[in-house]
Amino acid sequence: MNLPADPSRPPAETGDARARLLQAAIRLFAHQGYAKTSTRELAEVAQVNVAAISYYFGDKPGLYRAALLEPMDPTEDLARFTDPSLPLEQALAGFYAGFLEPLRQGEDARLCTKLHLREMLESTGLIENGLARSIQPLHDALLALLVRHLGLEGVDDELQRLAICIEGLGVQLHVGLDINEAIAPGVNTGPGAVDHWHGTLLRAALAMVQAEARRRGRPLPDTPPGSTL
Amino acid sequence: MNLPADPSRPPAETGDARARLLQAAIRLFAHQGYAKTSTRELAEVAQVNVAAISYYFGDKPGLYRAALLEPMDPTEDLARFTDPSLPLEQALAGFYAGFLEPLRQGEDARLCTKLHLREMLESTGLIENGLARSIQPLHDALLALLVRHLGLEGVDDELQRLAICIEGLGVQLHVGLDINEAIAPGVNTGPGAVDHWHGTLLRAALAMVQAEARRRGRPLPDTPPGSTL
DNA sequence: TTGATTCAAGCAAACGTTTGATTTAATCCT
DNA sequence: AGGATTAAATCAAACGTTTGCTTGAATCAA
Repeated sequence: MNLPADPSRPPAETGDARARLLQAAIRLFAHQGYAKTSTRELAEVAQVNVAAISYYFGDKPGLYRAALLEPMDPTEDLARFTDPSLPLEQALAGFYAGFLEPLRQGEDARLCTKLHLREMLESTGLIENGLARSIQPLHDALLALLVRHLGLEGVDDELQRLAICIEGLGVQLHVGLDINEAIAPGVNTGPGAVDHWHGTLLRAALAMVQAEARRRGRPLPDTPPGSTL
Repeated sequence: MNLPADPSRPPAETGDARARLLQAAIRLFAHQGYAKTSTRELAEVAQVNVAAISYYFGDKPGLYRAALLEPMDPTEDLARFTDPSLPLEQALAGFYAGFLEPLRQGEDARLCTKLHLREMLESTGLIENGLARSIQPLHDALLALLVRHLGLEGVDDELQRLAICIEGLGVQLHVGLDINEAIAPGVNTGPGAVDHWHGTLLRAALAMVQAEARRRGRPLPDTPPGSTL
């Protein structure tokens, strides 16, 4: 009877079979989805025996869970824009920085994001609604930011929609990575593409917030007329 | 030797086994994806024998292809906003109308959209890049619209990004249907929700376009200062 | 030796697909 | 009209393959 050291803890060091299995899982699950990826294919790509999956992660869903949750730190993204002393422009810039950083880093970080997006679409989640609960704080923080800078007393449906639009711009970058490249070649891959996108998203979000402020008859207190905009 | 009348043509009238199979395919493929949906489950939901799949559609990929392509009319969406005589606001309103109409209609139209979105994300397409080619004309038409109203001479990368942002707002509505409902309850389901969204998207897109016009030092010719905005 | 790890082999279950028989309904021929 | 003919449609059963997972022996390090 062989039991893994401890399947729940991401344990110290085991050869590197476990690590290679995890990376293969991220890569394959992200590229072709959960159901289309067989345990044999995972083992082959990871250069590992099939039994290693059940040995380290219990079963296939266990490996999926690990690939999805292990490289995740939700607090980091929050810290980038929740500081109340930040002006609107800086706060939104920080908000989008969280979306763009995975694009800056290697292929692996991008695949990780893709994996999370995939999970969002499949409500039949192996992972229940845990994903939604990891997004909720981000959404709430954005709402708080908007309430503060728009000088509102609370959250109404129109503010919810504005927040969803702002988030949507960031999401779209990842969701549409492949098709955007097919439809508008070079927009995502060229040099400095990420920086350009950061500027575009920031300007778009600012424009939306300012339009909403005008609509409510509450011009923004900060944002001097001629900023980076 | 029993051969279907003609598997390629969506043939005249056959009981309604074929139709029930198609609807079950849309429903199941949209909800749980291609790989997670078995032929037996499809047959059961459609109240049809398994053999009917190969009989009418050749094989499982054939049924998927049919579910994806049969209820599609790409020209209709284009006609809503390509008329050059439309002012910017009306054109954008027409553009987003194409995204929102499936939400107005029944569950089936929504599932159809979801199926297409799913296919967009999985580049490992049973359908090659046919999807991208059906989106390209929409993107090009939007680019032409923006070039016209911004008074530009051609398309540059920044305009591509603006177009992608505008499209992204519409896409986000469908991609995030479920999670948005979990994160901001009532925003998608309430009475008049679709109309509210139409207004929000339109205002957001207008704000983005106007910000871009200002950035380029080319204030918009139309759009009087105090329109619906 | 002992416990942790890797391995080839094999299990039952589910998969997509095919088969040959059966039913249904329209068409034909006297 | 009415039995014979035919093709379309449906069916239960089975095909061979692939799936996720387990087993018990082999290997390795301490």
